[in-house]
Amino acid sequence: MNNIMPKDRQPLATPTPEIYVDSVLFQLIDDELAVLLTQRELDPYKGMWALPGGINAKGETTYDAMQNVLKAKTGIKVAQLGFIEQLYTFDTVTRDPRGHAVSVTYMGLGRGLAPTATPVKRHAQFFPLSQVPDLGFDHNQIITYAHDRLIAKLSYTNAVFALLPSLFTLSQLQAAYEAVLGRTLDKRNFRKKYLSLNLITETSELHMEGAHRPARLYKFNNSSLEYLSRSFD
Amino acid sequence: MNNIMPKDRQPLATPTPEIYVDSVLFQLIDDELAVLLTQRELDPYKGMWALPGGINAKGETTYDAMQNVLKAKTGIKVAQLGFIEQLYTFDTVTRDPRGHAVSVTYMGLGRGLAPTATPVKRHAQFFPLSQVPDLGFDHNQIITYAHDRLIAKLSYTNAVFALLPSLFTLSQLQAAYEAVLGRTLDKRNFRKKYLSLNLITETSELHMEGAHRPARLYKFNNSSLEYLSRSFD
DNA sequence: GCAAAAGTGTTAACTATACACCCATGG
DNA sequence: CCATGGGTGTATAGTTAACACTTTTGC
Repeated sequence: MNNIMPKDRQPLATPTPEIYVDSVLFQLIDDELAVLLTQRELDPYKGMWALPGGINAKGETTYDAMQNVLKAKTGIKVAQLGFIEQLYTFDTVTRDPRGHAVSVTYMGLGRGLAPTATPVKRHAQFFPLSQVPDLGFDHNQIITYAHDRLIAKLSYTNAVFALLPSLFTLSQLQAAYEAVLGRTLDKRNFRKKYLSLNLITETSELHMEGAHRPARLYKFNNSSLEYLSRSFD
Repeated sequence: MNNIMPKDRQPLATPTPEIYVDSVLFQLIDDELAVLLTQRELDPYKGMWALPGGINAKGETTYDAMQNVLKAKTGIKVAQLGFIEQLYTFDTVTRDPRGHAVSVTYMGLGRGLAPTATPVKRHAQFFPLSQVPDLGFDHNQIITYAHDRLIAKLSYTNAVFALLPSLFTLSQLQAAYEAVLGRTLDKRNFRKKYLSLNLITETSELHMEGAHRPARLYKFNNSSLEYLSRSFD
């Protein structure tokens, strides 16, 4: 298999860097965007929190590896997520004390996700973005990158569906946008504009909760990624 | 170095896939978008055209590897380009007859690029998008992906600067947009809108050419990537 | 009846779109 | 003087942004 590769630069048995996968999973907790972290059991950065990640074995696609690693380290299955996509590939040559590796990262969205103890038995827990500690590797920067991508994605797709239950109120929808964007939006303008995009449909159901007027429940027309006719915010 | 990696999945000496880099370089040729291809000298796909690519040696970042491979296979230096960014990372496990590899791809823009014969001595040549042949691997799809990214990029950044000379006419600017988008634009609306973005400044120079009124020359305020205040087209 | 969140409309400013003719030059 | 590409304005429709009060419920 290696007979077609130029050997002049690296005559070693493993001439290319190791491949890892890391995932940035977001969900809303109390109207705040939260990210899934695991506590490292081994050096480097033993005991510190980091993004759930692991090695990409030969024969696995990066997507397969991401699924396997997430399941093993957090108990979360990709099928539980509303959305996941490849984010970026980071070089770790200068930052990773282990040596030369490349990290293919994924960004995913879900709701009601509960990481569990697993065979590999690492601690795994969602942290609100405002409470993310200093992480191993340059994972803080990767989270910032993922958050920026998410903000952009919400402006030109219906990706927000993946953060919400299948039936939701317009206030919940607006709160999801506000949590991701980190700023408040005008209620009347938000509703007018979002309804004009024809992404959601009113249902006959009401959401009764608390000592106030019940709210109309809506649903998304598509629960797969759709591009908006005009961009939002 | 490997002592911290779980060995249970792959006990081989090279447990992760090989890493390759491939580049999609665009420039304008006769007001048409063209992409740089090289002719393969080795199997697989010997003799076919493909994106310039090669192995990512351990110790090189993917960016370094991309620079080295481009220089070696086409004679083009990344410093000659106006813009380059990572595009996407493709799994090749199912499509690559060589076995399991992962390809980190880059997308770049330039002007006046002339690939040359090099020590590695592969044919390298720009093909107008309409004349790209069937390529090895799934490189046709990668070009389509890069083209889509470029269309998006032109709508929210000033990336078009990288396709133009430092002094250019509004007609050249419009032609660049039209070449990338694949459709014509209204001249008056294009000029009005582009000027309102405050990305370019009129110079005192005129472009005299042909039997017609000379054209005013403009320049970009920044020759690095800038995000637009409102999106274009 | 009161506290809490749901729901609703109008106006003004801005942006996008459609569209046709005159200008300056070289040959 | 003619062929060629450069350069310009207006009117309409659509979109965005700012802004405050009434409704329905549980307690």
